[in-house]
Order: sequence, then structure tokens, then C-alpha cells
Amino acid sequence: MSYGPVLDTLMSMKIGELANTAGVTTKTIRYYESIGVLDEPARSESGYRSYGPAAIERLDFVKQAQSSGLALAEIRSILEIKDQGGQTCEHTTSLLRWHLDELDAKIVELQTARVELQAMYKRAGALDPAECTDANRCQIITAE
Amino acid sequence: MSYGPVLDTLMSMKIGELANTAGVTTKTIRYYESIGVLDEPARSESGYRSYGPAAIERLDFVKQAQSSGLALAEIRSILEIKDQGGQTCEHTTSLLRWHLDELDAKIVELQTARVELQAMYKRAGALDPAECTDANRCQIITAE
DNA sequence: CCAAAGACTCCAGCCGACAGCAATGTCGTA
DNA sequence: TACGACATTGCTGTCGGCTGGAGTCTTTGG
Repeated sequence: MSYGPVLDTLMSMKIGELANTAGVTTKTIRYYESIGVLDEPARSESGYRSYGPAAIERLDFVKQAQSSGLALAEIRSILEIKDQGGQTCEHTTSLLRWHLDELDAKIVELQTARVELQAMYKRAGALDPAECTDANRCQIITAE
Repeated sequence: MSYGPVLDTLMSMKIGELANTAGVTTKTIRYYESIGVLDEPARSESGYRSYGPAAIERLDFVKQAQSSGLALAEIRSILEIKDQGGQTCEHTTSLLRWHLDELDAKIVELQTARVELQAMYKRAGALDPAECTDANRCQIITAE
């Protein structure tokens, strides 16, 4: 992972450069660090965070996992296993299985809601506005 | 809507009874009132909220609309039109149309995430744990 | 007649993933 | 050497839909 002292220095980035490269904000990076998704980086003499190329990969990983619907806490728990050199992927797979089930449940939920909503919408198109009188029940939403 | 003074008194409820009947908490009722989803009810001499049967229907309506995925702010805007005796359902239909589109977008998003996640999961089953070495990339999530 | 239950108001906190702002320090360039 | 751009920490605010608690008053039952 190391490229030697010279290259390490050459390739080290401050937080802004990392942010630009990875396509996030510096706020995000500090936030990730605060919740343990990113490790605390080395610091320059003046206290600036100093990142190597690995940080870009790590952020890419986080973004990809996030876009797959994983929460930051879940991502962190995966990375913790990795960082401890965990030999098995059991944790990750069970996490994925669990999340897959969660996702399926949510999709079903939304599809059910969609059916409801679609029914409302169709009723709305067929309704006579003059019948829209009850202050507490909306004919569109509440079927007769 | 009125049942006469006697029945009105007989059928009036305090907040706890309404909450039990409608299957929500008193906290929720006060919250709904605070954000304008429920009107401010009449008060007893001692300042207790006093509800008629219409409040139950209103809460049922809110629950049903909610279960269809409408946010409280949207529900409120529908009810506002109703309360003002709005003659058209245009607002409601456009709201529904908009929400339907939102819902569709979300479903697509989740399904896309599901495909990603499913791919990860399959990779996880096929992987040799011994290859799980890179501290920053998880082979399960990041395809080679 | 007194205690418990329930009602009142108002303020705080929670979850998630940041964004915004303040006050201060440091670096690169002209 | 001065200026602006960037860095630091720390605190608050956002959205949605509530929930919890403190402190006080009213109603109800034994």
C-alpha cells in the first residue's frame, strides 16, 4: 500500500483535493471520519488531514455501497471487519441477505401503496366535483 | 353534522377516548393539530379538548391517506381545500399525479438497488474468503 | 376526601446524512 | 507582505413523524 516516502509525500492530498477527486464535500469526509466510516488520517505539521490514494478507493467503495442502499452504519461494520483483517465474509453476506430482505419488503410496500394511489387517481378522473362536499371524507381517497 | 345539544354532549369525546377509538396516541393527535392536519377542537370549561364523531372519520382518513404514502403535509393540503369548501378536486388530482410519479421513481430506484445488491450477494456466495484481503475494497461489493 | 388517572402546555430528543456558520489558523501566489 | 483560498474545531439546523418528560390542573373512583 506504501509507495515509499517520496511518492507517499507526492501523492498525499489534503481534504479538499480528496473531496474533489472523490466527488464529495469536505464536510462529508469529516463526518465520515466522525462516525468511523473513514479512519483518522495522518496529519501534517500544521494539523491538516493528509490522505493517500487509498482514501479515494475507500470513498468510492462507500459511495457504491451507499448507492446500493446500504446505510453508513452498515458500511462501517463491513469496513471494520475488513480493517481487522477478518478472514470470512460471513458478516457481509448476512448483512447483505438481511438488507436484501429489507429492500424487498420496502418494494412490496411501495407497490401496494402505488396500487392504492392509482385507484385514487382513477376515481379522481371519474368523479363529479359537485359531489365533493363532505368536509371530512375525500371521495377520491376514501372509497364509498 | 350536528346531532343537537344533547347528543352532541353525549357523543363528545376527550382526547384519550378519541385516541383509543382511532388507534393513535394523544401525542399524535396534538401533533396533528399543531401542524394543521386536525382543526383545533372545542374545549370544555376546564380546557380539555372535546371531539365529535367527525374527528374519528378525519383520523381514519389521515391514516388511510398515510398508508397510501401521502405525507402529512400533503394530507393537510388536501384537507385545507376540503375545509374551504373547494369545488374542484384539481388540487387533489394533481397532487396524486405528482405523488404517483414520485412513487414510481422511488420504486425504480429501489429495484435498481436491488439488482446491485442481488449481484453482490451472488458474488459473496461464490467467493473464496482467502481472497478477501484488500483493506479498502470489498470484493463482494466492488466487482473486479 | 384523597389518590390515581388523565388532561394541559411547553421543551427536548430521536433517526440519517449531512449543510451552514463562526472564529481562527495556514498556505500559495503576486 | 498582503490577500484569498483553504484548513481547523465545534455548534446548530434541516426534514418527517412523532415520542418522552416536567410540572401543573381536573376529573374520577373507592
